[in-house]
Amino acid sequence: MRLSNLADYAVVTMAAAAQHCGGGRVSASELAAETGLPGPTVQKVVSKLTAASLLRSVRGAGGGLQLARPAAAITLADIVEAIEGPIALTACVDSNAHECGLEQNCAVRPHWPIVNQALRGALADIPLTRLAQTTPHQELV
Amino acid sequence: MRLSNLADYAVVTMAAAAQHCGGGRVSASELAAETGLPGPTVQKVVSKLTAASLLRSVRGAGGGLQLARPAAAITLADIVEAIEGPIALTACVDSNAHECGLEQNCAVRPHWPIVNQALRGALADIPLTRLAQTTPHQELV
DNA sequence: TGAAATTGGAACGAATCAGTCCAATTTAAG
DNA sequence: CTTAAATTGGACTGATTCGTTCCAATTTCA
Repeated sequence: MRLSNLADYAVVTMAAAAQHCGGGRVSASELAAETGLPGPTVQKVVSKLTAASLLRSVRGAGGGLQLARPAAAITLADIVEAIEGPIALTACVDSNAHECGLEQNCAVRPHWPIVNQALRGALADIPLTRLAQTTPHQELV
Repeated sequence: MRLSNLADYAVVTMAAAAQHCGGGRVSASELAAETGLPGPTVQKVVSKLTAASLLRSVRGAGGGLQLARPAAAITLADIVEAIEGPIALTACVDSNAHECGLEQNCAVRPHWPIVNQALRGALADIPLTRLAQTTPHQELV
């Protein structure tokens, strides 16, 4: 019921990368310095984000990372699924993972897709643009 | 992002216990036989459910378990929180768990309570009565 | 052509979770 | 009143997954 730390870090990293959208490429170590996360951890996060086609990487000297899509077209659900795979609260919801053994007798099973969709909808409603902008709450502190 | 197996088993166990609401007490081994779950696992689940005041236990010969409240007053959120503790997707949402270290710089943090409430609301909308009734989907199969 | 900078993947350690077992308590019967 | 059986409650062990770190392959600029 808790998000993995990697997924949490991925959201923070993507929010930091979105602020460099117009400025071209950003290195992973620079993102680590801005977010305050450990360097190697950011490396692992950007690897998965690149594999999920959320970031575009350019190797070599002067290379770096940049968003593969506009920030408005990336949602929280995309980032979470990039790290943790498909959103599925239980095993029986996860498409073809029949490892429960008592699915036909399970009275609860028909209700899980409803809860699952409610969760995914809540995540898909928040685009990256809302996370990238610095909230007014911080300037007051 | 996935529910723990114990929480999943707890929901199934509570649904089975709700069907014995009028019939008095039910033993844990009997619930295991009805649900098809391993006996020791059900024992561990009912222990936590009893500690959370969702089940009432009567020890001794002829004893057993029964719902502490009416089935309509128990929701999915109650059962999940009984096993996994408070529902919190990230550490910074969990009341007083300041282990992140970059909370004041985190632009994402103000948005997590919104997602968290959406998830909890989806779980709290499903009472145990809807899970206990045998769904028509099963008779058709 | 050489060297520096960066990403990508692989390996190690730790923590939480799932599962199992045994002991303490209590009621019913003899 | 004593004995015995049945049940819950808590503690232990093993395993899977997650988090972290390090090293090698690739590419561009000077």
